Amino acid sequence: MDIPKQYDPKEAEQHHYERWERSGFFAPEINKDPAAEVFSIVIPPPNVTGSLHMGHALQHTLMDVMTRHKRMCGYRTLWLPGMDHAGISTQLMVSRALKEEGKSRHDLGREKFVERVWQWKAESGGQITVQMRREGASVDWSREKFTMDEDLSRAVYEVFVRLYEEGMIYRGNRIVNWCPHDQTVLSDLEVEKLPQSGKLYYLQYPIKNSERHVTVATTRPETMLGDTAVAVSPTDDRYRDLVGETVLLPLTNREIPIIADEYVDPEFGTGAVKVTPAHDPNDYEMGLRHSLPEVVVIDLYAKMTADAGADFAGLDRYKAREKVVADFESLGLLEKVVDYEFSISKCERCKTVIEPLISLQWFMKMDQVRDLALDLLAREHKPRFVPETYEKIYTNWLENLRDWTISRQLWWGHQIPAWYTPDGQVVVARSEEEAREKAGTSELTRDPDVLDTWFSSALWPFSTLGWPNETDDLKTFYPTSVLVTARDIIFLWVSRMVMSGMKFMGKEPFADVYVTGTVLDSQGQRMSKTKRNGIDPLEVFDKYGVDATRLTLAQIGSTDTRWNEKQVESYRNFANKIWNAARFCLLNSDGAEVKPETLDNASALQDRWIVSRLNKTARDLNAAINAYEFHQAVQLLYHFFWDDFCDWYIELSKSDVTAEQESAARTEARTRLLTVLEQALRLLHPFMPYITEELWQRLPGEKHLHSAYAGAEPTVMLTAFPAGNANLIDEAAESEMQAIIELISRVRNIRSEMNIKPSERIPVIVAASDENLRRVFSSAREQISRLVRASEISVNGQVEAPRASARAVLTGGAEVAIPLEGLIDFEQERRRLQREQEKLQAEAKKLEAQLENPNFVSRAPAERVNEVRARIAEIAQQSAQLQQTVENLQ
RNA sequence: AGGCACGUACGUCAAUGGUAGACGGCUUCCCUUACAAGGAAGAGGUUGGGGGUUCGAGUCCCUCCGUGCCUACCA
Repeated sequence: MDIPKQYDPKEAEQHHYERWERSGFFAPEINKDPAAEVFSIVIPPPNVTGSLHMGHALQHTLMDVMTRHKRMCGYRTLWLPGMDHAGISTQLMVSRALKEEGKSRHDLGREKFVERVWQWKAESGGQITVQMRREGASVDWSREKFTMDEDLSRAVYEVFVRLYEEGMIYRGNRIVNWCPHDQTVLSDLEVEKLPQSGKLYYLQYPIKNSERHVTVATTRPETMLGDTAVAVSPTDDRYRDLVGETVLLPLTNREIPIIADEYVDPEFGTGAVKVTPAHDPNDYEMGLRHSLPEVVVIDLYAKMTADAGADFAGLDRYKAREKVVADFESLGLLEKVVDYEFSISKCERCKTVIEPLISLQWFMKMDQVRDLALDLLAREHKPRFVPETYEKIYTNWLENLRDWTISRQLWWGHQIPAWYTPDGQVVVARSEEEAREKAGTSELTRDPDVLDTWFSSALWPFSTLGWPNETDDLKTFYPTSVLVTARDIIFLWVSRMVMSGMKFMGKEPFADVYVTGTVLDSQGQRMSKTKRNGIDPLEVFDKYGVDATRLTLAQIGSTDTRWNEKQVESYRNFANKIWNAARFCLLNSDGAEVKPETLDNASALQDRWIVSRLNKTARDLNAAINAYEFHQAVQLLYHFFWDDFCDWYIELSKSDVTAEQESAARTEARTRLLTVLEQALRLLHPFMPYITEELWQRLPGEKHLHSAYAGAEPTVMLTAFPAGNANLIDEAAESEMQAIIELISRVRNIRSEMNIKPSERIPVIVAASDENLRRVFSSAREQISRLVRASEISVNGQVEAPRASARAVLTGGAEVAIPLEGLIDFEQERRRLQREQEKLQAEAKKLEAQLENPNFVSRAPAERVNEVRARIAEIAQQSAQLQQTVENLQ
């Protein structure tokens, strides 16, 4: 058999995925057990324009670990993939391409443009689905969905119509966030606030029939052209007499009132605020309270309107600002200008400064669905957030929820199913046909707007399963088991899925929400396209392999972590270790094959021990994965495989396994080794799908699949995940092995400290007063001898060693001595033993102090107190032995 | 401005209130026939500072310092 010394991940990553997918292993139908429990996850649909980044890789790894684990446990599993049409980004991307041809979307017209977007999607959309295959994601591609698919669109319209009929969706004029670049309205969540250093301008407004003036402060002087009032605090004595007076608004011929409103903070600025209802959300609210007129002075393109006055009409908002300031200065009404830090709202996508504008839009009332979500949490504590701290954030946001602006002035997306009759009547329907019927006329104009992308994603957990039809999938897989996502879309997406799930399914969309951490760059900065500090997962895959990258990501779990390539490298080394361990097993496998039953009746200590370790690891691993403790899971696997299996089990079995002479004992040892390896590969599989499949395929023997997958093609991904059989956990074997490991370690320690060359063989004298311990050491004599490179080993009741020996005291009253005639430096040996003595005494001192505290003895659990007592006794005994040893040196 | 996290070895991170660990790095030795991407043995910590609760605190409470993130209408 020809197996290279180094593991080549690319080789293994090449063929397995294609076979897994082709053989239908990812689809729930592979499970033939009608009574199987169900496990389902819907993927957070990546943007159709997107490509894989570290955040995806992290989420996908965790989802895949859970899915593969549950599948191997016999669950009917579905991990449903899909993509989001991503309204604005996609439209922008295609518009940009058009621009290169010298065209705009308006040149094409709506219909042609949308066709063009579909064409783009067919040709170059969905890069990420190719990249997900590379990750090894075991999603069911046969159920892949896209938010603009016909069936998902049907769900969108159904929801819209139902909500409209219930009065939860309405159309109205309200102040909204407008992006002058993208020419669309944005929800509050699509706006980002950035700190900005700017200026605060103090403008003087003359008061009618008076010599006085009132000074207002503003960061946006150009909006003064649209002022319709000046507001002061009702509690502000400075302005009390001015309330009700009239201001002569400079640069315009308008007169506006001075009003009193609670909103005004007398402490800030001058205590007087200019009110521009058409261009500021707070002023808008104030305007409503005081029935102020709304004077629109800025248009959709952020240029001044005719109402701004002839001098300003057509000017860009920033030019207008300069001119207003200059005009005030020449009128002597500019009191002062000071530097000022404030935050500015920008479009999340194009970074253009948002213009708050009054505009006719569609909105969704959130009160009712918000209460459904809050009730679900209060009554059933669902969804359960992991880590649970996110529950507070989620609740807090829900409690402060406002109406959702759902219309967007785009062409790419679900066009709002509302039609207008010639006389301005609104008809909302599932289709144009239904609209005609309702309206009683065919002269209808459809609303040109589309819905916010998140409107369709909010339905994802049930729209993807066939809703509004009552499909089998919907019945089987809803509610889903867990949602895995990054924290930045808890509001945008998670909460909205809960609300719509409760509203339309009457059940929560998922039981748990697992919020992943953020992968930061080495400086602790968030990775972002604009900063260009992102690490491309595909490059990491190429360099270290997918499996090593997955282990790194899995252990990150929900912690924010700085990206550390060294960690990946160490897991690459781990993969290589697995490879070479398997290589050893296979190179010594003649005449043997995997036989699971050989693990149930092991008799030799090392066999009982590894079986015990295997089952304990499996037990703990299952618990860790089920509790979303991925870091713990990775640690368990790493140490079981490397420490227990490679460092000890292989080494202890080596002489049996590599015996030149064929024998029943050799075959048996080889069989056990292969069988333990096969079990270990199963444990590793959810985390490292490629290397485990590659090696598993090479193992000889008839390897059984989980009974739910009987008849399927052989693959490690459909074997039974080891459950961790309590009957095979053997504490006696573990503690006996521990004694052997301790003995070997102490001898090696002596060798190292005494600078004994590795090639030099030394006699080893072991003594134990305990008969069982003597038996344990004796029967492992050959293995111990090999691992410490001993020339001879004796095991007795008492130490009978020459004075010139290095010694160590072991647990359980055992001792080891190494005669070192001529090699030993007595002074050095005494110091070495003295150091050990000091360590023991320090520990004993601490423990004794505890016992001397009467409160500890009376209040701490008895079990704990006994542990301390036992440990003190153990130390006392070892210490006495050490003392004796030191004295013998004199 | 409020809210929420976080601060542990040189680095990245673990640790149901019960003797502070892992991996990498570092030091010494070894190409011992699975693996030098390896083996063996080590060094390295007043858990950001201070106070409190407790028999016992990295963990719970208060406070200060530092760092992130989220939310917010301060013109």
